[in-house]
Amino acid sequence: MKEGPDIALIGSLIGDPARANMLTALTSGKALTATELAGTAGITLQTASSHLSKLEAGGLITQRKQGRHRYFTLADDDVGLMIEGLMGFAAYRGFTRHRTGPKDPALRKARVCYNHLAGDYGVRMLDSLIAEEVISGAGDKLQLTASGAGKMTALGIDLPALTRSRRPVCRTCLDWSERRSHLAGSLGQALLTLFLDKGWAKREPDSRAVRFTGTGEKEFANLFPLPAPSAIERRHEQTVDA
Amino acid sequence: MKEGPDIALIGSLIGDPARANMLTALTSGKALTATELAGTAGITLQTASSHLSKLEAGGLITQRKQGRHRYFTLADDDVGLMIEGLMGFAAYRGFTRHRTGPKDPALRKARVCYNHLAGDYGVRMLDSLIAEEVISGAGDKLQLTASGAGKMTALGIDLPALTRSRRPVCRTCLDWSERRSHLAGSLGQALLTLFLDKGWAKREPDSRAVRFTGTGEKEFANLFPLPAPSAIERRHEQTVDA
DNA sequence: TTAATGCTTCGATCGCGATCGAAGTGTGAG
DNA sequence: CTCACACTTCGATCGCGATCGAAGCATTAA
Repeated sequence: MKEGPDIALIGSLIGDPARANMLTALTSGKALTATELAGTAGITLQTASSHLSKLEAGGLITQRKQGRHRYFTLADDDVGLMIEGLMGFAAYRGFTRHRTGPKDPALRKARVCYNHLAGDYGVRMLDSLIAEEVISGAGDKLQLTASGAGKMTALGIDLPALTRSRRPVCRTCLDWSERRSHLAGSLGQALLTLFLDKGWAKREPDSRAVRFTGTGEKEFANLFPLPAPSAIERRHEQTVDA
Repeated sequence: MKEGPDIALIGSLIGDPARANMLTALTSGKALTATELAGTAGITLQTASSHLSKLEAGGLITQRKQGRHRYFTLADDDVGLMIEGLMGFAAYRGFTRHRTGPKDPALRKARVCYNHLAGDYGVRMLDSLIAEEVISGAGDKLQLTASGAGKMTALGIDLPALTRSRRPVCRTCLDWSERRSHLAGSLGQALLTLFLDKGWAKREPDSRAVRFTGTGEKEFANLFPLPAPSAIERRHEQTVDA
């Protein structure tokens, strides 16, 4: 009755629709102001402020003062991963609010998951990275290989900067639309930033969706080729059941 | 504001302390009656009944009538995995109710996670299975190898029966005490059952803790040897940060 | 300085849901 | 059949928290 961690606290924080909306909006990775969050949640500024202070007290978000604005973000990767995990569970159960709107296909194809790429493209990328032995790993332990480190550096990624931070470089994140893992961690973040910087992909405004340009599609397919058919078959087996 | 799955519904279900207590109790994998659950949650039978019907309507639990009792269990593996995930998040944040009681070390060493083995022993087992190439996998895709299938059958596990079901045979589950993956899925369940059947381990009453016997410790160490030192080093790197 | 914007705090309202007593239903025991 | 037990349903209470209006505080602009 009293052993173990307290789930109820976190559950109650997420349990309120207004707060859930705010958290979902923040999962886009953008820093949002209190006014913006109040808008997306459909509540007044006062109530939003109350909710935000509770979320902050619960350690789910942090605020950054900048001028007369206050920008709110998720506290760290873990919060994003947890929320994405809950969304996956909810989606699988069919708990969707406004059943699969028009933007949904775009979200399933490619979207931002806090700070890295998710959706079909995110899953395909991790599959390819593992098949090409850029990343090795079993279970949830992912690791950049020596040859992989070279490839990433060649792409223009500053690996020393990534390893200098205290955050893990490679990490798995469960994708709620694909129900498979994609790449999170500082490398996942760096890769998404790369795509955006090179102009291969652009973020849709006011959405988590990511739209790849024509050349972006080509470059992506070139950089992350699909695994061999045998691996695809195995993948299919895994996806069918579950 | 209205795209994506509804996490608030699930959050509110978990957000009530009484319900959270019930769910935590059910994570032990045991089927419990309404009266037992009311006891662990510290509420009367009437309120417990109300909570239980809500949890069932939310798809988190199912009931099975047997005589004049009604046995409640978690709906499926997914629910257990999600709750275990939340517990991991909460534990990492230091959200514990009655801070780390005496039973805690036992729980960290070996415990039941819905229907499979978790804790230090669970993580070590998966590490060993992968090192011994009984299971291959990258990311969250785990697969039994041909040689591994032989070993498991030799242990007395009825593999055809496992594959016949619609459930995945191998699956990862994030361990909240170790913050690493251990083995879930029907194979994970079968292995735990094996340990208990052979008398290598026993369940503590009214707890999730699993206590290994002397011979059980030996057999376990023999069956699941620790990976080579190099792998241990790598593991340490992964554990330190995160 | 004054005015405007962004946000927090205070105070009051109000509704939903958690809780329990009491009565009702169903099952097994004697 | 009668009684005991397990549980559900009904009904009423009651408190917490979500909500918003109004005022207060901070920062920037003019």
